[in-house]
Amino acid sequence: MTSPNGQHGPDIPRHAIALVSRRTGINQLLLRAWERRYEVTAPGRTATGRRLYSDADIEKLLLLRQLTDVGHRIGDVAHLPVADLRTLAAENAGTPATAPPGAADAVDVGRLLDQAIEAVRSLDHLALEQLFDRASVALSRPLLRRDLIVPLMVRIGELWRCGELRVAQEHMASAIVRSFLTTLNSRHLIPEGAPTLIVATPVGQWHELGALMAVSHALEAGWDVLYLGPNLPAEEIAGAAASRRARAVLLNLVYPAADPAVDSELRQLRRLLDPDTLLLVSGQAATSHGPLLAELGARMIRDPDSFDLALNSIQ
Amino acid sequence: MTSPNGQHGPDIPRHAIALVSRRTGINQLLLRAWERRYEVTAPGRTATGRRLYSDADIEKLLLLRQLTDVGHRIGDVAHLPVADLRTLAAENAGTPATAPPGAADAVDVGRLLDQAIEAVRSLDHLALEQLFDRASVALSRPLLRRDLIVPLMVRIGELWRCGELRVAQEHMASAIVRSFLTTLNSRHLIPEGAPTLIVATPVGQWHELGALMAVSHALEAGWDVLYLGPNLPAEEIAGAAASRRARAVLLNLVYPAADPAVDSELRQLRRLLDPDTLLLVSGQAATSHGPLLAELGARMIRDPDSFDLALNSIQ
DNA sequence: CATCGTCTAGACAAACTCTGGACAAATCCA
DNA sequence: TGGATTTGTCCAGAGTTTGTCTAGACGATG
Repeated sequence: MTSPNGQHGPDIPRHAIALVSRRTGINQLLLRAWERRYEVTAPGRTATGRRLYSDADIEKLLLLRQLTDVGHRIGDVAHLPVADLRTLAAENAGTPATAPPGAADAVDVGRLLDQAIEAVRSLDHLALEQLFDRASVALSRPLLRRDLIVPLMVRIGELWRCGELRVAQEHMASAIVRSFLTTLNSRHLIPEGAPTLIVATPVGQWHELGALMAVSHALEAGWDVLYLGPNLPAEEIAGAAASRRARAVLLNLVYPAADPAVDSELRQLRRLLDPDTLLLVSGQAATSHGPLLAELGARMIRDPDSFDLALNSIQ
Repeated sequence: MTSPNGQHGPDIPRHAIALVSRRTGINQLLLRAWERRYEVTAPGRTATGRRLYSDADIEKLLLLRQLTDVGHRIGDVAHLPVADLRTLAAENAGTPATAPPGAADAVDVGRLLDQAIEAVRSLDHLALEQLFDRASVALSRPLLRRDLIVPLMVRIGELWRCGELRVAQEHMASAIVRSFLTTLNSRHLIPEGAPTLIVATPVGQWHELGALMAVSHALEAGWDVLYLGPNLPAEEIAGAAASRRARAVLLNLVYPAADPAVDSELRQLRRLLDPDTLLLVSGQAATSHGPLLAELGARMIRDPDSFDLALNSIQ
């Protein structure tokens, strides 16, 4: 894959700062600040002085971001060699540190996706797990969800519907994705005094991947998230919200249902919740309840951005 | 893994106090107080005087926390060398099986359990997570399951039945236990050429904690485990077993059901499976299917030991 | 040409951490 | 029971760290 003359290799400076910022989730200002203060990167420059980052730079930045997310201070880890960053990050993730596969290859998300599908097809759970491990060092958390996990599950759903995948394969993929998300979520530093969000899935809805991704997102946004799992009656959710004085409740709806039961659960939930507690509804099926949500004053979450917006509006 | 120049290794001071506090569940104030009063740690310092703890420090603190949780007074154990702390913690862990040697020790794990119940009661997910983190330092994996997780879930079940706990609390506990087990399972290295075990739960059975504990156990016994999650039809399980050439299939049954559907699923599974593939059935409800299991030549798994026996018999 | 993205250097405020003393509840001991 | 001890928590004031912001300039883009 990598040509011998070094046309692509991980050390060739070629990425503009905007791209690096997007991919790592690190503010441009902060990228420059880290460079100025700790010399975490030494990007090349264009003839006119603009930064050009290499793939290796991106990997290092992602590692640093992961480490600061779990509580390491940037000043403590900034000067460590990349190998140390990897082991440190691996300790946290709980996965044994794997040999770096070369960031250059991992960046091709489309190809990752194909490989993932292939692993699912052959029920190769090890391959799928390793693939996620690799991806998590090449993509920021939000991108991991948006560009790998969501498309993967959508694709698996399609293949299943057209008979190309069996239920067992879909189940395996779900189990592994769930495990991966859970592991990512498990070591999150929750800031003092963070507001509480409750996440659940209503009665009859068992799919929890969407809810788990919402948990990730909210954790990254600095919330204290109480995850109650799938299939929970409205009164239980409301009770938990009251007891924990939650600022918001997020309900993830998966099934394309115009299931009337969901309507009544939503109504009941809104009625039982403290009026000051915001009700958020996400998931593929959220749109089909649009009018009801408007009536109840519940907020529909269509995508990560609208989620951020909603979270910020009450924080 | 560890470079000879000591770039990592357990004694390098590198963790900030916030991180240590979070990992050990010990308040920052208390960390400093213990250091001041008993010199339990002697963290390195940054150039500006901030504490930097080593991995060894963290382990010691976790042990101390574990011991104080169980009733030891900090002043009594603070000055002990780490080796002694370890044996002390291990003693505590082992006692419930054997006759209580001293009345003092009889409390131990029971007290952890009480704290866990309390955390569940108040929907305090952070406390519960930290409790598991701490427990996992002092207890071996098998003991963790036998003495903490299983009793905890049993107890929660009882409290729920008699109306002292709500569904939301049970859900939270399940979610956290699941997350914890998942994280433990993800750190496993699978030996070359390990035989494959498939673990699942039959149609209609959604509880997966038992299955996940079986996964842990089998991983520790050196198996390559393909976990398919809950609620899977017999033909799917059989298909997966064939495609992966599994040596054995484990089905976990939770519901006390004399559900006839389970019987037929079991029959069908046995019929579809390769005759050389061993069928194992575990879970509380396994016993109620005793005769059928005998008829099918399926092996009933009542406890960890019989599981080991079964695994060894085919490995 | 206007707009946008990026550059440098300095400035700030919020959050974090430090020390050392103090306090109240729980526990122990006579 | 009452006093002493232990132990977790708290405070105030000072210094540090870190993410964000500003201002003015220049190149890229259409």
